[in-house]
Amino acid sequence: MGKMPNPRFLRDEDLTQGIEALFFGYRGFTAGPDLLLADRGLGRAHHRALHFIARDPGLTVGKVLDILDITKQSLSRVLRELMDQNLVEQRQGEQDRRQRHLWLTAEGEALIVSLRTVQDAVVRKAFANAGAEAVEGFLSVLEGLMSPEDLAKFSTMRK
Amino acid sequence: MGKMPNPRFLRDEDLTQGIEALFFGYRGFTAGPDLLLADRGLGRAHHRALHFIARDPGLTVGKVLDILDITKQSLSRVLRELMDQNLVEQRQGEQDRRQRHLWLTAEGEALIVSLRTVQDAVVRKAFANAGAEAVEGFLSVLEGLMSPEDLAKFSTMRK
DNA sequence: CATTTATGTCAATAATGCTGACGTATTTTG
DNA sequence: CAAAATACGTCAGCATTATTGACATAAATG
Repeated sequence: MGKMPNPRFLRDEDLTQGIEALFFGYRGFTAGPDLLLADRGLGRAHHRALHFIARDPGLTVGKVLDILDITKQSLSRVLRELMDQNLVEQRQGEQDRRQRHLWLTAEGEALIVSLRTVQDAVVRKAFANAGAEAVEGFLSVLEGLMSPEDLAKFSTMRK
Repeated sequence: MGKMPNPRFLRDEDLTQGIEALFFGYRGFTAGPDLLLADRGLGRAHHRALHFIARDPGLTVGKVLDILDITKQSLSRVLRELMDQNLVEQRQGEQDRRQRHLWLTAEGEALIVSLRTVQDAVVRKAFANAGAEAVEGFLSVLEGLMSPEDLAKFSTMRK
């Protein structure tokens, strides 16, 4: 298994290769869900909101704003569309009644499951073919690409 | 360095982690160039076109369409803006005079150099911190995420 | 000469984001 | 308790990037 690492490392070509791999890889990663979403007139922004609501049910609007790092006007439109389609619902906070907690409806759960099924298939295949060690490398490089703020968010989520 | 791979592999949490790492990592990867581009009223689409023209000077419009996989109407607008800003120029094909070959102007070269400087710094740091072996894993996972068509394009470019 | 290819363009539309301004309900603070 | 801060929503306008469909031109090909 003794993989021979690149003899000369961090050459311009290595960086170019990394940049292009990210471009093409990210495209492959989003292609499947995009098709499913388009059927309902939704896009990637809706997918992201659904993902984070599914992963941490009951999180507040402010929390989603922090994670997605978009303006509240943008998120507001996305949430309204999700609520209009009965995929997401809001509940007023009990402790702090200014807050709005977000939950998936049964329909929203069903949609995120089908999105995950499509996306998981792609990621699972890529992970399985590359192997556990490669996945470790994949993750550590991506962590290095993140802004400090996003790395903090990402790390916190794993707990 | 005998890294202990994950004992249970390909669990749902592993996939979730991969999905979120890509989301945050890709954002960190594009943030720097986006700022530079915004100064000139350009966006990520212009960056992508500049990148592939810089990497293979003289390539045709059709080739760029194939790589970026967008409609010619979209590319047409992007190229027009780049030409209006004197960053790219077209030359009619000598062999096949229907073709338009794309080249960076001196100004375009200067812009792509500064974009690369910003982006390379991020990628170089991530690669250096993660190590050569991690980079191999990073690339192999991304290749697994690509569609077969994109993987073919990606592989061809390395030759 | 008819067809295909490479490219460009016009018009309309959609998804995603932005800034600025304003409003309301609620909590916190001095 | 009054003032300030916070959490959220919304209206209006605009920009970027993408789409589809239709049509046009020049050049190569069979």
